[in-house]
Amino acid sequence: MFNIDLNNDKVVHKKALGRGLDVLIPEKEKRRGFVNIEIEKIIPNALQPRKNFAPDELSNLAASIKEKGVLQPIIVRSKGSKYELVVGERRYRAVKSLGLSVIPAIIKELSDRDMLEMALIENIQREDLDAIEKAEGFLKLMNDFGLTHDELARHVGQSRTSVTNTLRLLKLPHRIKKGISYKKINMSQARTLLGLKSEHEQIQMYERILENPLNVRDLEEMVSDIQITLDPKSVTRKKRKKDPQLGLLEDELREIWGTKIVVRGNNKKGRIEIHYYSLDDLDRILKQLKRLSP
Amino acid sequence: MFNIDLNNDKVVHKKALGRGLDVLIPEKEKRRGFVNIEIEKIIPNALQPRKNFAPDELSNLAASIKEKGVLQPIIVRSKGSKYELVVGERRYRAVKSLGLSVIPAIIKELSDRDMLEMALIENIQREDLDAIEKAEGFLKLMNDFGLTHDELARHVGQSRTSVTNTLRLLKLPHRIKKGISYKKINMSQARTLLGLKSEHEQIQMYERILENPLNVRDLEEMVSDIQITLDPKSVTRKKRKKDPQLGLLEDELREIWGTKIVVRGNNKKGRIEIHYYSLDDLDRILKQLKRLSP
DNA sequence: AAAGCAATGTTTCACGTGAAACATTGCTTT
DNA sequence: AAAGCAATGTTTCACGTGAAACATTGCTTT
Repeated sequence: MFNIDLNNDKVVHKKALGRGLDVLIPEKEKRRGFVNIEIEKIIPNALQPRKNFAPDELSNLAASIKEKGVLQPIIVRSKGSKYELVVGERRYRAVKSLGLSVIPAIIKELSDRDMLEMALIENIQREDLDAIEKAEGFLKLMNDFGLTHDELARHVGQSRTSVTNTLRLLKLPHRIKKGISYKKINMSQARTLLGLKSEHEQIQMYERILENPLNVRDLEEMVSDIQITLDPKSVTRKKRKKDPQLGLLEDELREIWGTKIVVRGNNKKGRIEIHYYSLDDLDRILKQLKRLSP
Repeated sequence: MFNIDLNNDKVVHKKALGRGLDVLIPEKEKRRGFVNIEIEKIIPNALQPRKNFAPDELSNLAASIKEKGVLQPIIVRSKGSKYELVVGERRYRAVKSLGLSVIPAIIKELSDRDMLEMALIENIQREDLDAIEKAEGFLKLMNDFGLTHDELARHVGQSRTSVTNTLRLLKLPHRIKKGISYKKINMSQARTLLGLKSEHEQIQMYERILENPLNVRDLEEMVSDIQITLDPKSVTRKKRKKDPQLGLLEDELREIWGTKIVVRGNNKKGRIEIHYYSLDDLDRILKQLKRLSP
């Protein structure tokens, strides 16, 4: 694993998607620990495919460098008496075009393997992959480099759970995976379908969604209801974090009012939700609420 | 205005961001109304900056074309006895590299002005612009080409309101606009700050957010509360769509319960929300709900 | 054999985005 | 002068995403 510590910060990550790996260098590194290297000693990266940039982008960058200098060192690895460019092709090219003779650089010792891994990650982060393609990329990365979900997550700048959840999509029946690629359903809907135990049920519900669309929240509720019906004792799944007393109180209230009641929020503020499932329901509940004198 | 009808479909739009304008051609156009043009008659686009693509992307495309043919015609405009390439540089290059002699194309009569506009729009859709840069792009587009918000919206594949709201951000004090660019606040928070009438108040609230962050929903509520305090009659803003009867009922219930009560949902399902603002509040309300025998 | 724990699996929900709902402005037509 | 309407302005909220919360599995250590 290469030891360019991938920054988890969300903002930086977002940029990373658009701009390549050069933003993945921690703030501190940018300030110190770099040396000035002669431009001629730098050779292009043999493993990574040569990238092409829009000309105006390069000239903007060159203008900025002329004015303020190179704000962020590039990354190189040593190769004999020379250095191989690892990250920062844009800056390198811009500096070269300005005819400068040196460029600030950080020297990292990276193996070919590390470089390959970086290239793959960069590829996955190309914006236009759908969730399935992304999952396949993740899988390859795990297999080729023996990464755990957690390591992978850090490398691609996402949470561990998101990575795991993305990978889970691959367990869906082919039909549904194609549905994701063709934008018939979104990945959250698809993930929710995994909650149904048989492929048959999954596909059945999938068809149903195609017929009349269901937003993610409603689908989640629907799937959860099906599971509870099939296996009533599964309700035991602990009520989220929440004060257990509150859970009991909710149950009690449900009995009294004959409808789902949830308390949402924290100690400082929040809301009590009384759910209704028909106009009559709503009427009944509202009337009852009015009857109350405080 | 160029008459390539920009497709409003969300899916297509998303792709558009990553892949350029070629996906903006309506489905129908892809099926008919095109001719086969000799490759040699096509000249590159003089106005648009020459784009560069990753080599492997091009060879993938070439492989696909070899197998299935060119699935989507490119777009050209006539220029003397030749044709100038407008949209589809990737396909054009891939076909050329395969040594084919013709390519399916749609011939559009586009003015230099139209082409310029397209280039600008394409530029704005580069993913990594922040909301302020995007707004500035929109403004330029409006000024240079005399577009209304509505026309602009259709050209860039967003809703009219979103375009208007993006442009509104430019009315914020400089301080806050920089805050957007530096990711100190997000654009929804910033937009909400516009609800405060003076720049002074806006900046004050902005500082406050920097100190202790506030999510968009809470900020909206806070700003709305401030406005109502300053100008109590402003509450008159009509209650959203909702059955006016229901509005009255909500007010009545608020009186009785001494806290905000909203009904959310439609005739078929939804929920009644009873809001609380302290633990005591919550206790009081829950006790009261329990006292109720149905 | 049970405690500990790292890895992975699964469900629920806070969040910002983008658009719908609602509102105002200021011409143009009658 | 008022009705009509296109353009623009403003607030509210449904939605999917991504991650937190919760759960299980299956080794390793004692």
